[in-house]
Amino acid sequence: MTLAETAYDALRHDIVRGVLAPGKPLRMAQLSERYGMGFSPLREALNRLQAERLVTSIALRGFSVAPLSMAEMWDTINTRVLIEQRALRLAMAQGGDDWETGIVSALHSLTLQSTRAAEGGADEQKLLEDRHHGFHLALIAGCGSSWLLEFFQRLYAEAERYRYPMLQQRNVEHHRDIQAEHAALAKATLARDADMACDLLAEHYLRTARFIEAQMTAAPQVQSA
Amino acid sequence: MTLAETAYDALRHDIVRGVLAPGKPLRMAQLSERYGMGFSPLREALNRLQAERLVTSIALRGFSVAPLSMAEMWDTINTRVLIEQRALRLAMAQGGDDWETGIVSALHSLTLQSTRAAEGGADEQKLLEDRHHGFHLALIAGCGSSWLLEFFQRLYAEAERYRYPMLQQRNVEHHRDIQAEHAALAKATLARDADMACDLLAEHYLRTARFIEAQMTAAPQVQSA
DNA sequence: GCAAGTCATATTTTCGAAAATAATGAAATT
DNA sequence: AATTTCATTATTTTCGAAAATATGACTTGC
Repeated sequence: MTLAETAYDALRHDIVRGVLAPGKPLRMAQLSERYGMGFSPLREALNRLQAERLVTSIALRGFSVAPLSMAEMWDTINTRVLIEQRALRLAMAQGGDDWETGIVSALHSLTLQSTRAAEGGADEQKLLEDRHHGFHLALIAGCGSSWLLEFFQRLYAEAERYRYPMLQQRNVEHHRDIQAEHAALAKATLARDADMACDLLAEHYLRTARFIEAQMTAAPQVQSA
Repeated sequence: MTLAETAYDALRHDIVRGVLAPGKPLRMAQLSERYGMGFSPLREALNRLQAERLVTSIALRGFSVAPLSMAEMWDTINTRVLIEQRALRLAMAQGGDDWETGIVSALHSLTLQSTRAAEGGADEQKLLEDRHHGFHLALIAGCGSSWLLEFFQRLYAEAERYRYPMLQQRNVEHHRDIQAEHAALAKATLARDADMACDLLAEHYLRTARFIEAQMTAAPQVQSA
């Protein structure tokens, strides 16, 4: 892997997980020390991230982490539902054995990791996040549209930026059985009940969004600068 | 404007308009001479374009123009219809005076340029393309979703790659009154007839796609390199 | 006291060369 | 004859310094 790719992965991770706060200016000298490389690979990574809207830039004034806002969160969620509902319908219409198997196996490893992460540390939590991503990807992997899959990845990353502060608050009462939601979603999808699956998917995301909004309104960690 | 931005605009234009053929390898030394700058700004531009899928790259083997294929064209068109129908409905639900005025004025300048371009040269043709882009953007500008607008821009650029060979063939009989389609679309939109406008929009794009497919099947200019 | 200009410093942007890797082709081996 | 090995060349990738620009403190004039 080239240094530019390493920088891209590291920066993307640190932005999505909130290690680098929204709005924070990204100075070349700092980044160079932090990631142990020269300016060139860093600038390439930053340009890619800018195209993905995880980073903003102003000519001759450098880069900064893209800001967050409640309005943007709702736009992200709404667009996500649009994209994934379509992808889910396509996958249900076209998906074959490999697609079905992928869903079953992704749900299974998500469920396993879900119990493990309840007790475990940050590593187990991070693995749970990967499994969660894998499950939602598996649902639509059979859709056959590279555009829908790309947009899914973009919107998933953006949504994770909002969701991450929530994931760290263990003690908060969720009043949700998220694993049950995943299981029901997988069941409806495998039964090819398109309307049901789409409803469950939308509700799954909207619940999360409403919860985040409530938490943010109470103790705003998301700021536009 | 920085050199990197200049390189981005120039490369993007040359790829979208087919000046740089699909699949063509983009060698740094060539690009450096062609655009009159060093490697650094070029690499930044190429990384941005790679994130937009107009360029592909393999580590240590450089960049090349992203290939085209009929399957990708249909995916682009279908996704475009999904995105723009949603955006159009949102715009019709929320759009205010500025949005309406924007449509009227965009349609007007498109109509003017349409007659002018029929006789004029490449410059007039290029201006017509800009007006066409401006009209379709104006229709959905009031949607209030930055994600939908970004995806619109991405898909518009990709679709133009397929449409451009068609635009250069003057003598081909289209059997279409494209200006009438635009006028009807604007009329339905301004009347806030959402179902009608969405149908007209989809039909507008599908006609073009079918036409391109017919031409390509007859004399394939689109190849996966 | 305050605005406008000026200089020193900090930062981004770009270049040109060096380092690292891939591609090519000739010689050696099976 | 086909395959492998090795050196040569071509190309990408990265670095470190130079150029260009922004930032902030300081002075000057009002």
